[in-house]
Amino acid sequence: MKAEDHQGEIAPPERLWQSPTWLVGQLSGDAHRLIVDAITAVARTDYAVLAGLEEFGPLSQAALGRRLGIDRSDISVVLDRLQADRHVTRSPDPAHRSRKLVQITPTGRRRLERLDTNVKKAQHTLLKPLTPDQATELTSLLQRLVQHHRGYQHPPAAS
Amino acid sequence: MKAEDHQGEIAPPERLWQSPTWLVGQLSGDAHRLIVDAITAVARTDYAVLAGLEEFGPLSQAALGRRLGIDRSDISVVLDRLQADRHVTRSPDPAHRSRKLVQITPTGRRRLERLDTNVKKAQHTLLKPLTPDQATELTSLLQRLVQHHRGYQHPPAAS
DNA sequence: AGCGAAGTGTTGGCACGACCAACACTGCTG
DNA sequence: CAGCAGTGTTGGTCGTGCCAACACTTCGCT
Repeated sequence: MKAEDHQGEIAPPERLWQSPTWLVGQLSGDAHRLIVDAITAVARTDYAVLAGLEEFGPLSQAALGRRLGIDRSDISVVLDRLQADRHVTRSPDPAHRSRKLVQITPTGRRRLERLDTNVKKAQHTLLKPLTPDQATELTSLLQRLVQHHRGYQHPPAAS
Repeated sequence: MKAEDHQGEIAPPERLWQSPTWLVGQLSGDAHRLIVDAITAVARTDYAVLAGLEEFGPLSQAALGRRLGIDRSDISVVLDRLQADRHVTRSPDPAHRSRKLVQITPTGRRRLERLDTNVKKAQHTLLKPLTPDQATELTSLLQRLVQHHRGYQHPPAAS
């Protein structure tokens, strides 16, 4: 193990190192690890759904999925679990009888807040090597790209 | 579909919108789509491996995997395909008889160069909404984070 | 009024990527 | 020599994203 280990062994090829697509993929993996490690993998999805329900009022499942970038089918099964745990209520929309209005419960809110603190910690860990200015710069750049590629309309006023 | 569609329907919850972990995950998905769409999904992995082999000389599979952030087991099957297509040669290391030296072939180089142009296009598409300065700023920030979280040593002198 | 197109929720499936575990083998080091 | 670590391989699991189909509802149009 000597011949390979001591020289500059750990470094990716330049082609990838200069590729934003690769860099963002790698970093996404690290971020995923941090989150899963701070809360569980299932809680990761739950967090997004609960966050959506808390900030938008009662909402149809499809609309919720669109705003979170999650497929209708996947939303469905997540809500099954969330509803079983009393974090969410699913009631038929009286106006549109084919839709179901999803709503967060007080229990769900408590869970969301509990997850919040751990998620915040993960964010901080991820951005640790950056200065505060660089961190906000990075998130702002990411927001611009995400907004463009996912066709978001009025970006919720960034910090 | 009217009641929900025309107002500010498309926008993620603030909690996620302010989360670098979430943003980077979303963008990683977009980047992945762009690449898979420019070359195939298998070619995406091939590209990383071929890029590594082109820039580092002949190399053991494990070392290659380490530098690319890919598991030994996954490297193994990728090389099976690459070798079958004559893009790569696997020869036993004469010094370390338990290792196999992997080497890119001229055919592999040609494939790498062909992929290169399409990958470049994908990068450009991903960063289209940014100015050149912002683009280099973003990649530099991403590099710093990736370098930190994956423990790379001497970051190959960024642009 | 009725017909077709489109939206909704659900189930089931596929593909891909990131892991992990075990195995046989080689190499190093006490 | 014995034990431990590195190597390549096989095979498996899990999470995530995506698509297809289905039954049902709603909208738009003539």
